[in-house]
Amino acid sequence: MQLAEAKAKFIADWGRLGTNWGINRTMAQIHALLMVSPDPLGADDVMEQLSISRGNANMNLRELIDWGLVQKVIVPGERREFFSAEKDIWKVARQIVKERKKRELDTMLPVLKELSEVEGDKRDRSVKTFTDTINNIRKFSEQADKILDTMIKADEHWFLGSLMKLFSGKS
Amino acid sequence: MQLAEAKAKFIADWGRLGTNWGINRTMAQIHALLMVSPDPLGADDVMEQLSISRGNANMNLRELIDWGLVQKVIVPGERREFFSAEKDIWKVARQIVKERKKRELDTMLPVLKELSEVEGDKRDRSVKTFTDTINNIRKFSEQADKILDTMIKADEHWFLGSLMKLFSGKS
DNA sequence: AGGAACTTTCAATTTTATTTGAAAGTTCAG
DNA sequence: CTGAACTTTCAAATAAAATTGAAAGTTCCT
Repeated sequence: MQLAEAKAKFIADWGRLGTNWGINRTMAQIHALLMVSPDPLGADDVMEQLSISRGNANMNLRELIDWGLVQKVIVPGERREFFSAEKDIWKVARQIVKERKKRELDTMLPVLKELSEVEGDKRDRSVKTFTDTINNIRKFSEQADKILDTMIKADEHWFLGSLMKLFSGKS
Repeated sequence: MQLAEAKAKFIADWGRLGTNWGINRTMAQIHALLMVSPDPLGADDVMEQLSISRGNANMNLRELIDWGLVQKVIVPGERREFFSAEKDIWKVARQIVKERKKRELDTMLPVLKELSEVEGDKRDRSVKTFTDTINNIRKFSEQADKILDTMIKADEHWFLGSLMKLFSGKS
């Protein structure tokens, strides 16, 4: 396969993957494009290569910056802004985990606590089923919270290495 | 908070969460409703409680069954079908991981392999950046593949317990 | 200040995803 | 076999999300 074709396929697949994970297709595609670009690209490059409008490119680039996945790069002597993406997928994964945890898990935990304090007789089956389920989710979430915090701080070699070792040993 | 209100809030929040993860809102809401129901519900119950049409209820229930998150329950003496959801969130998480891995990671790996074999001179910066990025993603995905397989087979106590121990010790 | 180069915004439009509901299909008791 | 009870399908309608493009905003050079 030629490079151009391979790039196009990667961008399309990464975009499709994104939509399965609640990320808009264009945002994922811009991310893919920047990940495989040897040099930072300008908004015009992104617009042209993905056939999207200026407004769209601008909004999604801003969103990617907001997620910490893309950075503005200043090229001396150039008026316009350039953009480049982190290429180390471990750092990308960690950054995504960090942001999603902040946006989702951290906001969910207080809600679960509130829901677990529902009024009513615990001998009532409806109440019991509800609180049991919520508490189960809550406990699970609290454990996930700690594990993800560790992962966010961890170094790739240590983290994945430890996991692999752990899982091959079944200790 | 009263039970009815708490249930409504949980269903709404679980639905919102779902949309952030590429799962349609109604499907997540039906799942939430069944998780907090002490007894299996019929399609009519689901329709009424969530104010959705029969077709919608039917389709999303089927999808949930397809994901292995909901099961049909036969109630003796009743003509219609009832549905109940797994309430143990660890089992739910494992099932979701299993399905998403099958649908996404397992189909992505061969594509990454193909992309990593792109033609061209490796001294060409464009080619090098592309293959380096793809290989990095590929290596990461292969490790994730193994770790997720372990998780899918694992018992909650062993799995989360090991992780917690590992992360507190930093060994 | 004036204006070229570039970026941002957002109302209108387009695209995509979801939902409806009526018709067709199935099952089963009588 | 018949028809009531229930389930499934799917084309059309609706709702939600993404995209456009032109106008407004900003920056910076002269």
